[in-house]
Amino acid sequence: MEDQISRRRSGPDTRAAIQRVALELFTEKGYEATSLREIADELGIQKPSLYYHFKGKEDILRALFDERGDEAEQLLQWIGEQPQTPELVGAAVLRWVQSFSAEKLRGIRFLSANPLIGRTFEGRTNDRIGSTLNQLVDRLTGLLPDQSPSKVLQLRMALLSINAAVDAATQTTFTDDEVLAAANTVAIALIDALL
Amino acid sequence: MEDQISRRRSGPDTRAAIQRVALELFTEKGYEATSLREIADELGIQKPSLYYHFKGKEDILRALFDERGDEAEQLLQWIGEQPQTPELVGAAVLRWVQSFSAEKLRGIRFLSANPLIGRTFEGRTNDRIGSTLNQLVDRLTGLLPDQSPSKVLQLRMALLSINAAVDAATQTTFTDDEVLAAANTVAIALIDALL
DNA sequence: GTCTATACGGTGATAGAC
DNA sequence: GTCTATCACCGTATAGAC
Repeated sequence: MEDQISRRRSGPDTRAAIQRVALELFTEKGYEATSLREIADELGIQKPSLYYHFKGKEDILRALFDERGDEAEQLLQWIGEQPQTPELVGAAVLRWVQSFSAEKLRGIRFLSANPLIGRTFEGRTNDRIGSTLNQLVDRLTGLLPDQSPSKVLQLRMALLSINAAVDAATQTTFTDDEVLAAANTVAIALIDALL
Repeated sequence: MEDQISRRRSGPDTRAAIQRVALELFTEKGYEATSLREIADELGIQKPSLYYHFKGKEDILRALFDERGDEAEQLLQWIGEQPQTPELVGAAVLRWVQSFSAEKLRGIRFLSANPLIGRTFEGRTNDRIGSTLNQLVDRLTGLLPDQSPSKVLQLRMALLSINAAVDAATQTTFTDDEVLAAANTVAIALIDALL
């Protein structure tokens, strides 16, 4: 329960509110196209107030990335503990896809709207976005009976089926659950074709 | 064969050269993050010279869009001429996917790097990017035995398998042919799961 | 066609009062 | 913590000489 003391503007935790609004706008209009003034306006505060909570625009972005979970690391560890068979590929991909809840779709949508941000960011932050995906692919590739480029790329696509589903559903009225279900179905179909 | 008369700077057709460089940079760094100065520098000309060939930055973008082919319209027409059976769905999707050559992947990569550009542009130009895809989906949806949201979304994903393949292959060393082959394989797998 | 010079607005960012 | 005032800079865009 939150206390009821009078609060105007952004609320009890301004920092979290900034992140929330920033994620929204970055997803809607893109990181570059979103100005700090717009973020401040949306919160009903002045632009310089943002600088009390964050060092700058890029720092807001970094905070967004740092907030991210580390499902990929956990999955990597889990894979290591399993018997290393070709069947593990399908199991791991499904585990990955199903680790995304409706809540986590917001992160995917942000990344989908800003595909270049991750690359620019690489090295500067704990880059755990793309590089762990690559580790994941590498580990699973080793288990594939056929490791031809075509198959490896299909494996990547299977892992990215959530992203593909989100992309396919943009500007439509599909619900989050429908998106997740489609991603799951597609992942299964791709794994079947893979083995 | 091109003639050998001496040409400095941007070459015989500056307008085309500007478009070429712009497409490159927009794809690499994103439309918003690319400045006209960078485009001019790359061509070895001065920034205001661009304004002789284009009305402004957005006009360069528009020219890029207008250059695009109209495979979607052609496909729509072709669909109308065929017997309207469920099997037509798979045939149409494959036709669509296979209409993309290595050459056309550049356009896909640009759109992949700038996913929000199309939406912002909508209405202002001959928006033939996303809206014809929707028409395509609508037409094909009518042929599906099961028209549940999940199936419709899977149909969208099948049509977007080229985009998904391009996304999955970014920052890797896959060749264009491998990307196209993977898109084709994935499209087939998704159609199989669809019918 | 391409240049130099410049206008003008908006951006991220800082200083310092309250 | 949030504000007002202000900064330097860089963006797109224009005028006019060559």
